[in-house]
Amino acid sequence: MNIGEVAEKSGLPAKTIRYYEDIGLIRPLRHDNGYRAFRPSDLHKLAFLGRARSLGFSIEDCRVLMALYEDETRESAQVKALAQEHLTQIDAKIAGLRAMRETLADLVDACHGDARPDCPILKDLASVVK
Amino acid sequence: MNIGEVAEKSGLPAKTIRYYEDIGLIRPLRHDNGYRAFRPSDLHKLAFLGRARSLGFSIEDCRVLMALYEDETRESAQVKALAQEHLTQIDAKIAGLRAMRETLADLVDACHGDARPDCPILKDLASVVK
DNA sequence: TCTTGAGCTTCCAGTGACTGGAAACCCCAT
DNA sequence: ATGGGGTTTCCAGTCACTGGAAGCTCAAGA
Repeated sequence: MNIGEVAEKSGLPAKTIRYYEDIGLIRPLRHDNGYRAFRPSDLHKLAFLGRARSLGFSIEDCRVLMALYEDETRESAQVKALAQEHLTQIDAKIAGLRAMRETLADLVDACHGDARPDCPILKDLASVVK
Repeated sequence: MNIGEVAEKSGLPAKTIRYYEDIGLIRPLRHDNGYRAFRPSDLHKLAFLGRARSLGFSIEDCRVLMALYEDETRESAQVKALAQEHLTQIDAKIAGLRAMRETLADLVDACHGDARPDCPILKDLASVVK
């Protein structure tokens, strides 16, 4: 398979696939003309990567997950620990965003949003120091 | 004021303050020795920026917000529109993270996390194609 | 006075995970 | 032979910093 076909099947942009090769996540073969020659296993890996990325795992996490996936002697506890850690970070991110959202929503509500210059949003931003 | 004092008072790292000067968000004066000479108004701007950044506004948004703040003829509707737009994006981000979180939490729950290699998390990641 | 150490300066490079674009090569159909 | 689409590499840019190196300045202590 050429990169275009793999891109379509995996749902990843060709650019991203080349990048994944650059950083060593996949190692497709090459045709005589220099084109990348993807095996079904490469496509499989890319799909795995795409799914893991869509769950928010970092590239380095993905590297570890792929290694675990390919390691028959893995312990599911290793995978679970990684996922649990990631889940914790997602929760932290959500909490941060929710706090932002609260404050911002209050400010937006408080702003009358008309032609006058008076604005509680700017007032808040300016109020932190003096 | 030198940069160290301003950093402490604004809560921003000195590196960040220099960066903000680089990109034209502030324009502190200079002492004869080359040190930056911050006026109270510079500190005020930095605090404004820090607060806006902490609410998740992009640097470009901050630029606009500062301009609006300094523009006596602004209309609060302009500020509100910007904040509203930002709020919408935060909501989208939260929704995305929550979806991730849901899926991931289910997978973590399903994984027994012991010494055996069998793992629903890896199974999910690998299941997208094929 | 000399030295030390902290604080300041600039500049360059790296982060994460791509993404855009340029120039050139390859293949297939007309 | 030509045209168009697919592919290649390489370089640069994104966003908002952050780290580090090399060198200058300043205030305090011996």
